[in-house]
Amino acid sequence: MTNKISIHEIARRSNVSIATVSRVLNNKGPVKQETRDQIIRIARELNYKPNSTARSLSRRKTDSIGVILPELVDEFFMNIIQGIDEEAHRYNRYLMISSSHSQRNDIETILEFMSSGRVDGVILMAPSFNDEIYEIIQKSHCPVVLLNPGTTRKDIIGFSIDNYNGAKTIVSHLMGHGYEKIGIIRGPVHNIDAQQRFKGYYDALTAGSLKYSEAYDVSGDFSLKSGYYAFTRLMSQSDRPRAIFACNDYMALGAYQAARNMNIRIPDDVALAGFDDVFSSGIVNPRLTTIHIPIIELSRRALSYLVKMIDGDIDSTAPYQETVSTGLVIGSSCGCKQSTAQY
Amino acid sequence: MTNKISIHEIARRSNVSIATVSRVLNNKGPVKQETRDQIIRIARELNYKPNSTARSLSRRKTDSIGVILPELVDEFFMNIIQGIDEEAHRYNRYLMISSSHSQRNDIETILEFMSSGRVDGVILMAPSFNDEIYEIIQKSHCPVVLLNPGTTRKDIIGFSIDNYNGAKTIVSHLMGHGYEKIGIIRGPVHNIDAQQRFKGYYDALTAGSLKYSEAYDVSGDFSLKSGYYAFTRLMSQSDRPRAIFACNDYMALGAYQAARNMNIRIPDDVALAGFDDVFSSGIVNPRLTTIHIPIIELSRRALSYLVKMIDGDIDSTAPYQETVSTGLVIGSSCGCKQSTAQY
DNA sequence: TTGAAAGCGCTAACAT
DNA sequence: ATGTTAGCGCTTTCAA
Repeated sequence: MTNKISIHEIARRSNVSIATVSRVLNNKGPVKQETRDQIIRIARELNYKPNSTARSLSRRKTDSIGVILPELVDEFFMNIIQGIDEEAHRYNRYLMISSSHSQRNDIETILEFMSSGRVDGVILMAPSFNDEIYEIIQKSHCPVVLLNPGTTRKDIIGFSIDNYNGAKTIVSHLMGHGYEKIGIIRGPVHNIDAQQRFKGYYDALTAGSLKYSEAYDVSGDFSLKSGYYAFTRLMSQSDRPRAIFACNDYMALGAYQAARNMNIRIPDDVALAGFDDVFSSGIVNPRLTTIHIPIIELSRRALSYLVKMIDGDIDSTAPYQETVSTGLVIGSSCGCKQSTAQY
Repeated sequence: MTNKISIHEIARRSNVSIATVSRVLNNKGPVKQETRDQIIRIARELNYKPNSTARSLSRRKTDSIGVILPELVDEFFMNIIQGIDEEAHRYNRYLMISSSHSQRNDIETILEFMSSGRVDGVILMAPSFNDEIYEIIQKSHCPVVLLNPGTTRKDIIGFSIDNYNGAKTIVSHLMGHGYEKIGIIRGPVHNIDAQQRFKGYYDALTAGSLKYSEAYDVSGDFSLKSGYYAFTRLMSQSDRPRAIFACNDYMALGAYQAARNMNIRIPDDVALAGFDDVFSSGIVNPRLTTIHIPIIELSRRALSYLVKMIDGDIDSTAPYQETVSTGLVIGSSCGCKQSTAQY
């Protein structure tokens, strides 16, 4: 990996000291134009590239940012990486990406990233943010930004999705169709996103003076399969719901399959809505009505904020929370004739 | 980012030299058990983490690997990252990921990664691998492994997909249904994957003594939309094909939408097959018959090979090519009753 | 405008 | 078994 030619070589050939070469290379401090030109020319001739490791050691800055994502691999992470990558590029930062292969390792990875000086800061997406992780972050004195932290703590720096209003919006939309029996397929019990979405559902119902019914409330775990079974359960009752809000798209897609199996038509027999706006939701027929999450935007903002923390433009110790709002994507699974989404 | 406490501090508190501390920390060279224990204890007490930058500089090894992916963001990259990440974790390497935001920057990124000493090696996925990139790699003296290089050069180190046989297999499968008029929706003209898939299609036809017909050969660009239009074009002829092989799943999915529009039933009116086995292909109805690419496996192997090059276990200068074979995923879009894929 | 020199924190000969 | 020392390649005071 080592570069054969170093700053010394450039200095030797230019008949100057390494200090001068360094000045030229970093555009820092005064250097006679003539000397500068010569150094630049020679460096170019020799195809000189500064060794970034040495540079990092000396400057105490790596220009890299650690990104820790949960184990689960899905469409989201792609978008997250995309958003972060775009912004990192803008700021000339490099990205060290690691998906935490297990909860245990999760914490180790954070520790390693933060305390080994391998990165200048960390973007952490920990679905199960807890006190232990909080402590680690506090102690590390390393800038950390949380992506959609599953916590209600206010003493953190985090960027989140407005699950509550998203859910409220989409359930209200279903209510707008006149449906009164609206069921829900929940997400994992301890998942904050899922909890917030449920709350949005609940509040939308009551705000519209509909009654919440336990019979229409079934659990899921965000997986396709769980959506399949949940739908089956919901629709096996004699008093079926007229519409269903699945707390994420994958479960809604599972519901499509169950519906096909049971010969239930969407939206004629039962309307369906999801959350996340994954690619497949635009593929299925009828198109799924769902909530779009501006995840790329969220990631961009998170990275941008982190960079400012690193550069000292923002106080790293001050808590900060930002929430991005979601958008309603109208398909025809809810009963709408006109879809706002186009293929 | 700097760690407050260094090896010197540990040495001071343990009343030994930094050399001894280093020995203990790296488990290298003889150290009295007693001394060792004490040093470890103190290091732990102080929560000491070695500075990896300094370590890299001294060892001339960063333990990080650069991963350069094309601009395009899709399901593939997720899987690639997943495969690479898993394997990197096994080898205790870190991943610097960068998607090349443009062709120009692509090359710059490669250069930067390879010659700045930021990484020990690079996994490069360059859809448009060309001589310029080849030259850069050669000159860099940095281990580079190509992921699915779009080239037929034999003087490279690359891991590829067996597009040819995959296409041949799936087209043969269509032929097994008795279809004789089999159309194709091609991929981008200059894309090697697409070219190889076309060749597989062509050879399957002729091997089965079917005639290739230009009327059944339409172009696409791997996008959903292009599949939509290509399908429409194919099926607007009076002498329609009885089956269509789309060179990737996205185009096949576009075909589904066009079919719905034209009131054409799949597979009753026309059978359909794709390539890639993306998530959505398992969602649509009928399930798409397609070719599964073991991309995670491919990525794992690529990374593993790269690590061995870096560690000197494999000659980095020797060309090496590996091809992973694909698998047929039977849905019902081809006319099969029984699907091999389960939801 | 330039150079000498002291680090940055660690590894690895070489000595003892 | 342990310590001394010379780097790794670069940045950055401080002098000149």
